[in-house]
Amino acid sequence: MVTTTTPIPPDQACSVTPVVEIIFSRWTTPILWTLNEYGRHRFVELERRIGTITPKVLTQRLRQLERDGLVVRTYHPEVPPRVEYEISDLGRSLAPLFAVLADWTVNLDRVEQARADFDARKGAA
Amino acid sequence: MVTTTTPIPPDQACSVTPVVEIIFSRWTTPILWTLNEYGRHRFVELERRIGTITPKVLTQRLRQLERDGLVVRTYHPEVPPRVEYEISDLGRSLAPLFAVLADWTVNLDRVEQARADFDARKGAA
DNA sequence: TGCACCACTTTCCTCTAGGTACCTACTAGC
DNA sequence: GCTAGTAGGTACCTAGAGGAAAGTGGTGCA
Repeated sequence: MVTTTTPIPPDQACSVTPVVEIIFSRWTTPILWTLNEYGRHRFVELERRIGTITPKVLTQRLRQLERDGLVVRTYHPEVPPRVEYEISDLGRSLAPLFAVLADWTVNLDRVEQARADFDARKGAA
Repeated sequence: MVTTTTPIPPDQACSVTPVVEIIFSRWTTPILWTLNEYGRHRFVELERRIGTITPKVLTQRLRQLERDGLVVRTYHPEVPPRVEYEISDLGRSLAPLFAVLADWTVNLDRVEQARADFDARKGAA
């Protein structure tokens, strides 16, 4: 319970939000996870592995992650051109986070169950 | 490096994506974090604490989290009506995850630095 | 001659999440 | 009679993210 007298900082209600925006914005999770789990990838390799991502969005997200220092881009001026993406040291520091997330997947069944129960209650009512 | 012969499951490229979608979709993080950190809240208390969220979206997200079994809603048929939201046992199991996220906030400086470096390189080029 | 390859870029278009604003029922208080 | 407070619901609208498809440039290969 919150007392109304508590001064609440307006835009800093949740201290972890900035981290979440960097790491868990759309498409960044599978990219980071893939690079962390399977190492260096070329552009088309990432594209094929993630499957449904379009090259435009993949480029956008890789630039963003490179700018944030989570991914390292290496350009080889060959013909045809070759570019390799790998996770940075900073990106590697996310490993414990991914580990905790992976652990939590055991609870997905409980989420499924909760959804079924909720829908059944609403359907009955 | 990935060999092209490796069979890649098309939509299951990243095993943690389902978890991320449940927990880190837009607005759900501050809601879960607040309820986990500060306990039970009424609707307006959440609204005021999070600050910029609109009642419509807050309702949507609370319903979704209730359906997923992460939040428990208690309705008191008084006048005026009173509704309380608190985190469920399942939601409480996210605590280690939030702890790791909070730890990682120390790296936000490095992200800032990386962005500054990146922008400086691009500006020079 | 023309297609394929790679790593994008550009243009156009769609779709939907989220914002704005207003509405509900009920009562207490002025 | 009018307002405020509570917990939302509903209709409408817009901005922006993201998808689809085609282009680019230099070379190797048929």
